[in-house]
Amino acid sequence: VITSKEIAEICKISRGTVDRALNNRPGINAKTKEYILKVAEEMGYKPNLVAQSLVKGRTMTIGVVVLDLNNRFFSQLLISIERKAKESNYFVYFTVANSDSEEEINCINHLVSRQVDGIILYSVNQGKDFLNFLDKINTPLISVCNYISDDVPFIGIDDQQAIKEACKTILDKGYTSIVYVGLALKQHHITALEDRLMGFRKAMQEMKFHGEIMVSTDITKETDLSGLLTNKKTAFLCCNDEVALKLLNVLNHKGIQVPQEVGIMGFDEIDVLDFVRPQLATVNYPIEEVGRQAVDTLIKIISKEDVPQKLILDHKVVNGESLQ
Amino acid sequence: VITSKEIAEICKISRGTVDRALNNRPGINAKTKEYILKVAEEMGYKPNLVAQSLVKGRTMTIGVVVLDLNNRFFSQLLISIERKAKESNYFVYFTVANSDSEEEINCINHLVSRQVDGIILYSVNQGKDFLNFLDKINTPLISVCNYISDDVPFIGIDDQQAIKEACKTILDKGYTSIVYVGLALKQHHITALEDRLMGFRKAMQEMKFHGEIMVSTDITKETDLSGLLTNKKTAFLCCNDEVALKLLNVLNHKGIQVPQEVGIMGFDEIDVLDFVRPQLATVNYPIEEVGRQAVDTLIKIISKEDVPQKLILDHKVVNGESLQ
DNA sequence: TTGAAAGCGCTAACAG
DNA sequence: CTGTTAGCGCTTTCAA
Repeated sequence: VITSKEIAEICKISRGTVDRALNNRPGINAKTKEYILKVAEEMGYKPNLVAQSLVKGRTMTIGVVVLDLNNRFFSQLLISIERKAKESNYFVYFTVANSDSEEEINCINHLVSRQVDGIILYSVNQGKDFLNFLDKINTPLISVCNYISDDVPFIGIDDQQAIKEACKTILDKGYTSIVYVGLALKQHHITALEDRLMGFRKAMQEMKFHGEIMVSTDITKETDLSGLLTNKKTAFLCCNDEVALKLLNVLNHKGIQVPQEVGIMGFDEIDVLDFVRPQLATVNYPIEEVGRQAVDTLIKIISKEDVPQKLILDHKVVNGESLQ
Repeated sequence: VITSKEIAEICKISRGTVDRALNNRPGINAKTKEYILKVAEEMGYKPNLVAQSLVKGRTMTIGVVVLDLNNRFFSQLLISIERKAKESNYFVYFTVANSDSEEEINCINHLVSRQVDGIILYSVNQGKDFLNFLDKINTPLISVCNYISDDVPFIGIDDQQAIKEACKTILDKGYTSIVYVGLALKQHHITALEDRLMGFRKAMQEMKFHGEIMVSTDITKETDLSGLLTNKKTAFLCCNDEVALKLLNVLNHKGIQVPQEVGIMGFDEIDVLDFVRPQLATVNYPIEEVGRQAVDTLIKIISKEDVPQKLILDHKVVNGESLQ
């Protein structure tokens, strides 16, 4: 471990000049530079990015806070963020809030203490206090997938519209009963999920159709699938793929055939659907692009460039064998 | 954004005393301390961890390098590492090497530049040059799942033994033909996968059985499933679940029934298997524990404590419907 | 119990 | 073209 100061001593030259050589800055004799670089190379010099961060006032680091990494959705998001960040010479600190609002605050505070240049947030917190808090941390921030407020830049899709289209797809297939399967966290609200539920309500209203709604914290514990009792042609519209897959397991367990007896539809199109049969009908969420755009936009905010407050990306209904 | 220096100015007191208050160190008057803390609280003081890192010579950060985050295996590993690290007050920098040996070197170098206190590595590189390199970076390091050398602490399982047991399970079920389905990276070797293949070879030898071996870079492009041509009762033993799931899709596509026509077995027991039918027979890899132990051990190394060079955790064959 | 000073490794501004 | 100096925010001696 050698420092630039030591290189200066070895070369019997000033630290300023060493810095000029090491960082390719002008105002240095070609030969001196060459010599310094040679010594640096030989000694295996690596710049200390911590010191550099301190003096430059930026760390070239982006912090990411996600709810929970068990849902494949977040892994995919993280992959995309990491890749794009690396392309832009940023590094990623990631933290998991475990769907807990206090832990989320801790995560954010810690990221701020670590002087990240910006934060990408998929948040469970909401409300005025939270907005105040976000304001005070004084760090560029962008919310993804989960809308917080008009004051916080957002990247995601139009969840309500997407659910409406999903409903239409289901009804177009001739289903005469439709059950929305929502997910509730114990204490918190996830705007995206609320929007999807709201979208369902609105869709039903607009289409003058009566839809059932079933919201639980864990679908696998929901033994009473009352929607099934009717002899109508029923489809379950799930708030996300994770829930849909769990429901599929429950139905499987009960010996209820999909799609022969009931239909099922998910949301997000997470990558593991590739391996699930019957192929799940779902709605494509442009996860990759959200990640890329989030990094891109965040970096623009960091550089004080103007960015749109809201970026709504395209979604797309995806057909699958789970609906017939 | 207020600094401890500014707090000192506001309180009209020296920086040393402020430090004592903020960090709960002895040698300070209770009232002075109370006052300083009150001011700090009011001003929303947050310590600058970058400065702290610089002066303390440690960042409380662990760097993680993984091959590829698309395989669910690595997500699970990462989740576990993040959780355990957080418990121990460490933060995680993660980087993806994209199964590329040069990129892996870059990732490691970058982590070192960022002064991580230690590195957890699932590496594609091997050999003397690489070991030399690892030696020179002068940073505590631990390898997980993928053995590098006796000089680098390792945490994982006994892949060879596990594969042997898998073979035994298959043969015990009366299969008369067994095809090992391996995965090859374009340019690199993954010790874990090599070990599994070697384990298969040895098992066949010991059991005096002739096993077929099929190694490809992408099983979905392998159209010639020659192992099927026999009229024996055939099972595919895959080097990991990812490959097994892809193979399952291929078989599905060809209209070949699992397990009625052929059997299939995976390796790792990644979490998405929950959603796959038929339930895949596999070998449980204690991913969570690997992550936890890796963090634990790494922190011990960082604190100059003695640790075992090799930690071999238990695996377990898991039955499933994909074998009959 | 408190203050003053030096320094972590690097950069930036200015002077020579 | 090169050297000097000051300073990023914090910790850690050593004196007072």
